[in-house]
Amino acid sequence: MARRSDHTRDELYEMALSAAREIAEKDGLHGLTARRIAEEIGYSPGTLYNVFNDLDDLIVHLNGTTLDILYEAVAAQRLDDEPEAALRTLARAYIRFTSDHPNLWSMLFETSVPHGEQLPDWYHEKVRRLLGLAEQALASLFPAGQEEQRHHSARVLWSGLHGICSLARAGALPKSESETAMADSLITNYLAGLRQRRPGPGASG
Amino acid sequence: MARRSDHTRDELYEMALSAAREIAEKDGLHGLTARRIAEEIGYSPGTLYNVFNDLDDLIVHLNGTTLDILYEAVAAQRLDDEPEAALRTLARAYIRFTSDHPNLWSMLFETSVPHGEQLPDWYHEKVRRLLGLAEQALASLFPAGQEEQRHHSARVLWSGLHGICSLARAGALPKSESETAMADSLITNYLAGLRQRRPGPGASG
DNA sequence: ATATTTTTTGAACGGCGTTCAATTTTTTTT
DNA sequence: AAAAAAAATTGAACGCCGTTCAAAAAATAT
Repeated sequence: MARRSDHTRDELYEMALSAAREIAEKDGLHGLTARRIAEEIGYSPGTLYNVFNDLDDLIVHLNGTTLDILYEAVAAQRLDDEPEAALRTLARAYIRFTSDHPNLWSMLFETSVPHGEQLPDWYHEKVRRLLGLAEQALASLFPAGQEEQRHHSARVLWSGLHGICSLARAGALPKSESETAMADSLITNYLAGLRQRRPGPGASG
Repeated sequence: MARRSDHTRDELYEMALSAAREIAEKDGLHGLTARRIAEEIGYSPGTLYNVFNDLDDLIVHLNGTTLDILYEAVAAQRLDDEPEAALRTLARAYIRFTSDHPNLWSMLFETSVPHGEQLPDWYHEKVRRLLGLAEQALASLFPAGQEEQRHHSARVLWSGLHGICSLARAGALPKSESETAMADSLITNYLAGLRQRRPGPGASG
């Protein structure tokens, strides 16, 4: 048994992640096993270990592609110049993604980061890129020189949105409460607080 | 082999959860196995299935006790009458808990709720009780008759706090950003927005 | 052609959740 | 006291799992 050269290493990588994505979309992290991925792509389980360190490594890479398509979905929105409207649009796109791909989105956070270990740099970069969208939307609220405060506010808003979706998906919130309404409330009131503290140039100027 | 009557069913329940908690605190969800719990309490794995439906059921009960001690930790705080100060105190106690018991806290959200299934009523009640603390802290900001808006705001703030801690623990945020600072920002600005929309009676009146 | 390198395999290891017939103890009935 | 019924506990067994690795085979280099 051996080198079939049916596929290059890169092709194997793509095939494995693609199969893993299909399985995960359908059956969640629970159904995602090395044996099943291998069977799906017509290779033996051992072959996966030539391409990935282990299953956790594969999942991190899969999560990376999830961050990519999440970014595409959110970045595709036409944004108003006014921060509050722009952030609401971003939040809606984000919420729609969590609803369209619940299992992929959950997997982003279900992986328990081993104590002391780190996610790879390219992963953090993908997260930063997402945060960048919120930072852009906030731009007109912060004068030049306050980039750090702007990034901080973007992180707070993004974390809050994440928490809303996380608790909603975990069933820890009453169904009556829609994620969209909660996100709108978060954005409206947080931004009102920001404007009050720092009247700034405003969106209309 | 059989009825040893060394322990009642209730004692077995307590022993199993206690052992499970120790294992989970040390090694997280990953290290929590039925066989290990059984060994720890000196019974065979099968015995656990007389007390719990399955391991997921055991984990839900363990999470229930985690919600209890989380509630105790947060409810023990002496709260200022002023909502912002009170909420900051609550948030600090919550953050301290996530830091003191990272594995127990993570387990509250790592369990993927099976599609269509529900968490038991007593579980939701424990969540409601926690939310009630935030609702109390918000009391002076909402006149009588606006209970629904108050509950809504409490849920938004609590979700936001959860998101901050969740992303921080997942390593998805730069370490420079402290959870406490983000929570303070969330609370300050969100409350400023609330006060602005609804000047209300205020805390000093 | 021969030797070397690389890729792939599949069996094997130890562990997992869960089930269940068999067994033993307790309880109830006679 | 004896027999019957009920309850609880076991441990082996099933079918999974992630992962490893010597062996084998194909590709490449000599």
